[in-house]
Amino acid sequence: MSNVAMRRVGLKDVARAAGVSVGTVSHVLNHPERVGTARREAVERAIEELGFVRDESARQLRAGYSSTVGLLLLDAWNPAFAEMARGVEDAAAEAGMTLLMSNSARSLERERAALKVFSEHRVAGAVVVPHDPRSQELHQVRAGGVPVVVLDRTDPRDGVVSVGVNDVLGGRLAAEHLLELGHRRLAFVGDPSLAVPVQDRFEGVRAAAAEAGVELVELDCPLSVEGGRTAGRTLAQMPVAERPTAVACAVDVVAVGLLQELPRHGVDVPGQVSVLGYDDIPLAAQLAVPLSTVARPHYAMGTAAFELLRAVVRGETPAEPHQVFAPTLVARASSAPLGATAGGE
Amino acid sequence: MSNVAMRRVGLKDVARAAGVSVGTVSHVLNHPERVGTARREAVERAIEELGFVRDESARQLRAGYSSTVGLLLLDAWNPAFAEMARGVEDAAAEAGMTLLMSNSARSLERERAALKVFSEHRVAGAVVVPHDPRSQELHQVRAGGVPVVVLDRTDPRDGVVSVGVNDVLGGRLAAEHLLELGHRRLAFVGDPSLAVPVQDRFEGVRAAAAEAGVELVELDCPLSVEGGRTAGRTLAQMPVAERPTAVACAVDVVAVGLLQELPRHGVDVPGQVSVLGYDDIPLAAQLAVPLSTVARPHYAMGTAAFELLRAVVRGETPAEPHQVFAPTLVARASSAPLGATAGGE
DNA sequence: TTGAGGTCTTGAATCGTTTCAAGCCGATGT
DNA sequence: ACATCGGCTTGAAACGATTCAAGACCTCAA
Repeated sequence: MSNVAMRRVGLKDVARAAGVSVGTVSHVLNHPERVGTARREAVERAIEELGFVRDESARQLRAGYSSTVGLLLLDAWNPAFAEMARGVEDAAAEAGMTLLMSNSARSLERERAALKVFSEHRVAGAVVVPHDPRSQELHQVRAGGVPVVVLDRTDPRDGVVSVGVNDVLGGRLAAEHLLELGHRRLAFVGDPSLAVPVQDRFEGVRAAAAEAGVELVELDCPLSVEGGRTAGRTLAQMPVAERPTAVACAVDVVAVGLLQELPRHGVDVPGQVSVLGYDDIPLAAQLAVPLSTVARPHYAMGTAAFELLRAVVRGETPAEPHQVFAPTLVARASSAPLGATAGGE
Repeated sequence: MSNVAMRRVGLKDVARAAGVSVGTVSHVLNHPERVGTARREAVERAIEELGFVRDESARQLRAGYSSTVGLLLLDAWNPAFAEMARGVEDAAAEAGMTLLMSNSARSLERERAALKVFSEHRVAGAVVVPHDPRSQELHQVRAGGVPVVVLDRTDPRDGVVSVGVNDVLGGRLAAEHLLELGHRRLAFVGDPSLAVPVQDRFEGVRAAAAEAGVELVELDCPLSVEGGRTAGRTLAQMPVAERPTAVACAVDVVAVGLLQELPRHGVDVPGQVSVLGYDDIPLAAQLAVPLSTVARPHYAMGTAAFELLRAVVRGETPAEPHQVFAPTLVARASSAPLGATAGGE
């Protein structure tokens, strides 16, 4: 009790205290129904008194399975990913499994390290938002026997199970919304080369614009508030006659930057420029000018990914290995018909 | 290679392939310098070819120590906590340790479960944002041999090591700022009974108000945007003569709710009511009316907690077991001198 | 009374590593 | 040529649980 350097209590100690064998104690822990009431209670009392805590390493080593699952995110602190993580987390908690969460912070090295940790810990499976869904590491993990569900990225080719969003459709929704409002000079702000989903959104926007025979400028910037700000300055400095009257952003955070910088340079939103985000992060509705955006069901994607993983872990091959959610348009105040306050000079 | 049900490769297989004993392979993994060059390379080649991955459970069981640390948050998706988590995470990554992250979601049951997982995994230590710093569970974990650093909560009494913020001072800063602006009817919005730090803030505000001989109303609401909204409605409906001209919020998110609801009911911010937040979440600066607030160094708190934990794990007793950061006032647009646009009916 | 058929218990083997003491081997010093 | 020494290797004993086959005990029916 008082001795600091006291050895940890193990099954053996409990067994001795309760006057039974170690096998019995183990059974109380794992198959209580197989043990007689009297002894079971004696064992439970001993566990309580000695403060015994089962050693998970030993358990796992012998039993050969674990109820820990890995979750690897790209950007844990990005609100959209945080929401997905919450979905995975809640689903895991409900299933009584523990989550080993990691964050690659968009660094390949950290991604590699995290995947290695997952396999070393022999996790039952992992939900991964990878840099590149066909990366070598990812496949090594799968070859190493760890089932993987890819989140927010799709690759129909190989046997990977995945949960994603039809971002091409999302891009199209965004563009069509702006076109319906009468806009004829559009811009896409973001950097398609940064990630496949962003590329898809761009693709959708581009296709819709092309079909409508409308001009589209691409303005590259980092996917951050800061990036949005610089893009905003660029936009503000364009001659009004050439300036797009509506922009679709790759992600909401970029739109936030735009919304900060445009008014500061005398460009009214949505009077002179309509701004559309992508993701529908919680903050979007709470901005000075509530942001029109394309919503993705992040939380549901998280729970779906976990459920899919559970199935794969159980050895089932899901009927629908590539679950694709549909995005929806949420019109708020940052987008308006062309010419509402127009020209505005 | 192709056989799905192939047994995992272990040390033994590597040893056989490389023509050495298992002891040697283990040495290559843990003390490469003790092994001759020729064999070391043979072993490394075999590891590579067979795709061997060390089993962490077995390693930990035998070696008796782990390089995993636990992190238990109250509210992972609250921006302030997310920022702390980022600090802990980066520090851990830098130290080459892995993080077992959990989220109690303000549920005692989940907190208990997470702590149990930590002890079962025999983590080297844990950083915990507890519900109640003197809770039974927390002490059981410590008694079980897991060193704990308490984050964002302080209890000078027992031997717990902790990192916190002087929130009494923070509350005082908030109140004094509002007093300096000439306000004489203050309100505190939030619920001091919900958490110790909130209680401290309230204490600070109350003390400063009392010293100035100024009236202070306490308005309780949940610590969420929604809570802030309801509080905003209550406030808006008060007769102007009685209504506080300045409110200090328990946390930024409540202020966000206020900022949404007050203007909607014709109450101008900061014209008729000044609003002060607490935390300085990233969003604070980006609101329609940039939020004046009391900033806390969340990221630094996270890294500090981890460093403290490392020391404790090494067996050192930190010279300064209770690290207390100082909050600072950040004046933005949501607070203004009394009567700037005043009366304003 | 005995045998069959349960239900509970138990002891021992086992999981894949680390680590320690002991062995081997070639080189060095005398 | 012998003793000694130091660097590499090795085999075997843990680590703390789970599990399985086998034993103990009890009850009930014949």
